[in-house]
Amino acid sequence: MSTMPPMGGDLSRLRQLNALTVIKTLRGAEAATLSALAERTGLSRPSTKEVIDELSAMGWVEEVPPASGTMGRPARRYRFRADGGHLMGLDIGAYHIRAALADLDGGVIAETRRPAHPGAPLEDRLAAIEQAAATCLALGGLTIADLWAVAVGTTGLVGPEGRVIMSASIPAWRDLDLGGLLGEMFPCRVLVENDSRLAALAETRRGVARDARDVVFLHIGRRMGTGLIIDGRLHRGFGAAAGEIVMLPEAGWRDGPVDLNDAAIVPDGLPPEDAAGFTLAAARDGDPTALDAVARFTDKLAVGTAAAVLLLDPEIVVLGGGFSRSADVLLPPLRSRLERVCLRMPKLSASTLGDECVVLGAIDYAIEHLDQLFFAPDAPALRPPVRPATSPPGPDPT
Amino acid sequence: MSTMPPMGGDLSRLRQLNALTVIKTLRGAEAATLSALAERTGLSRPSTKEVIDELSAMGWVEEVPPASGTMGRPARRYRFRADGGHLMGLDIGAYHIRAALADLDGGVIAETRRPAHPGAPLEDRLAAIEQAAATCLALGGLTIADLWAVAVGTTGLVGPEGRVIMSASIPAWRDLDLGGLLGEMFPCRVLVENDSRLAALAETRRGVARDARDVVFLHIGRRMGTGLIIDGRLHRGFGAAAGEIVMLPEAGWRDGPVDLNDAAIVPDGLPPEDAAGFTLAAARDGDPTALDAVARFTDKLAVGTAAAVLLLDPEIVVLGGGFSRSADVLLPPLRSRLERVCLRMPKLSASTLGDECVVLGAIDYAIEHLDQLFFAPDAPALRPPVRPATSPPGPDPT
DNA sequence: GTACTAATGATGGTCTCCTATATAACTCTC
DNA sequence: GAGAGTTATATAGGAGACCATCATTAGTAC
Repeated sequence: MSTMPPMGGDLSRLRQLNALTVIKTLRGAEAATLSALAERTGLSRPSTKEVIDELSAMGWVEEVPPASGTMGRPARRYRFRADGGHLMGLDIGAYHIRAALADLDGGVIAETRRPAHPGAPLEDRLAAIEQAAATCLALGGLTIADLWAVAVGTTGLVGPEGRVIMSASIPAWRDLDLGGLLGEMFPCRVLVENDSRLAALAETRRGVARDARDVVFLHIGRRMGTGLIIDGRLHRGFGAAAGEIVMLPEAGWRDGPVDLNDAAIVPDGLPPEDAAGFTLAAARDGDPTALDAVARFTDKLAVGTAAAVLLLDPEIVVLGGGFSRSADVLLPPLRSRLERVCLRMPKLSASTLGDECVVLGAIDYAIEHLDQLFFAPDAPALRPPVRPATSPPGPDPT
Repeated sequence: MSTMPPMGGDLSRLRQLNALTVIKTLRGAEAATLSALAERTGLSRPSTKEVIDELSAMGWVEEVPPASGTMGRPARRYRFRADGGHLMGLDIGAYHIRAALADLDGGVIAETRRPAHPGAPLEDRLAAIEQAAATCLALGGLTIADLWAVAVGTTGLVGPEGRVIMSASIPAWRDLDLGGLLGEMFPCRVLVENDSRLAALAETRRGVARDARDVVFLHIGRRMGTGLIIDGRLHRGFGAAAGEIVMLPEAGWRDGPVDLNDAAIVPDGLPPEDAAGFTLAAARDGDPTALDAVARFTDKLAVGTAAAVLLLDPEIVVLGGGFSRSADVLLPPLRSRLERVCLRMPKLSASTLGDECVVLGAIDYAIEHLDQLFFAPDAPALRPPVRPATSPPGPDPT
């Protein structure tokens, strides 16, 4: 038998577990009293207190002024110090680079975007990434040393080690050790992942698929892709190649939205990247040619989606990516086709996060990574680069 | 936020966790000394001893004679008492009913099978199940009261509550509360699951896919189905309808192996259930008509399989079910078609468990269920219907 | 029969959690 | 504005579970 995860252990391990439970409980809640924490964690009051004191000393938790106007003695309230550390999410697409700076709760502090060109040489793209990150940090009043982790979402097939195997839309992205390159740029952990997968994660953590355990995310735009959340976790597959239903010939996703791009209604002079949008807009206005093109497109879309739904039986299918702006045009025909085939029809919704979904997903991914670090039995128990609280939360002697 | 699983807790919880670690370590190993256990679990010797004493008193562990011929004082050796409890696995197919009795390690003690008829009325089928179970128990020298759990695999769509929604091959299986009916038959926990899924589980626990975390199992025979193991766990989906790629029109699995059944080479008088086998045998002998039929069949098989592989990127695809006997004929064409489409080609192997895979999977499923019970934080901590060891393993005062 | 080896068994100490009780702070009512 | 009522805090005592250490024991090797 292979080595198993020793889940029990020392007394200190028990304390670590309880501390993590407290942190998890505190997170998301705005602020909580000791009694509330004790009840929600199942610990006794004195124990909760001790844990909180320890966490305060380490800078993970801080006290906030008690709520006034309540009966009885006012309860001390504690809050997770989301500003104890910072994360950066990056979205590196063919035509754009986005950066977002966030706290440990995933709250966005600053955001930047700058255009990019698919064919630009590698150095230019890397320089643009560095600039976007620098701008974002400056906006947030932080330096690169404040970052605990950076997560990157990019188009293409990303290997297990942060290596970009290939990307259809960025020629320079071919057998490239992107993780390594960015690792030289940032003095912290760098995670690289496929953009569709990260978008799926964002949608499950804070979008329409919140709290769903099984989600199929359709990343539909100039490029097509999918991201799968299975049992609440991002599914990567054995070789990190999961979600590539694009390659199934029978689904006909491979050439992207050709039906929309090549519709007869598209004017000759229009730049190719705007063609699909034009067709979708015309379909919304009821143009029959455009509607026909949309029907052909959704037919193909439905084949791959049906395969995913039949295999995984997700709770919800989310339509995201650039075309999700046209969800009103795409969803009805997609729904009717799926209903014809699916054994159990899942919910079907458009993304609510829009263009930001990949950066947000990157941030959520980074948070997940940090969480996992803390939970490791042999972890340096809650002691990442955390500096003591700026204002010591101990009893103020005034 | 919904209620989260409190992972820490009491001191007793820590003990529970450590006891479970010890049990997990002990399981699978033939017998282990205290020192070995202490090292493998990470606990200290005295603690390990205390845990072992507790487990012995509860009947989970027993002492075996020390190994002779070693240096130093002989170490006491302990063993997981697999015979402390018993499980039953059932495989209810259209044409057969199988029952297997197993110990807590999943080792099969006795096995029965009896024929069935697809169109038989419900009562007959239930009576046959009861008889199969009784025979099996008698063979093992046990009574129905010795069973801790019964797991059932059957064809058709099985709902989350053990309800059979419908089954294409057993007419009586329609909107039937099978879990409830069998719950009256057996005085213990009864689990109902789709047979393909259980076969997939068996294959990952003890078959060719042992230790793989992501597995696609193809259940190929008179009926077609799939079972998915994702991240080491059986994937059921939100509505327990996962794996039903059969329904995808583009894959053409819906009508089963029509290409093999209707091949021109099949003699007229042959009973329909033997037709496919005849074609496969002819193909093995090189008959061109049969080979052509096999090619058409594997073409279809490859479409659905490719969809699953592209979406999930499994480590291995296992070909199981009745036709896995003809894997030598089916695998080569299937492999070549998959290689053409898949981004990363998974391993592709035939099942090694044969006809027993569903009962074995049912047993493994029952074991998994029991394990899960023990791990629950609020569990009655390791106290299922376990009777004290027949021979008290304490120090014998002679 | 003596030396060596490796496991056993017992003792004391530390850590973490729990229950219970006394104390403190604030609101509401008269 | 004083007392009653309410809710939290703080502290003390006790039990459970783990660990390190050391003397003891039961074998093998020479």
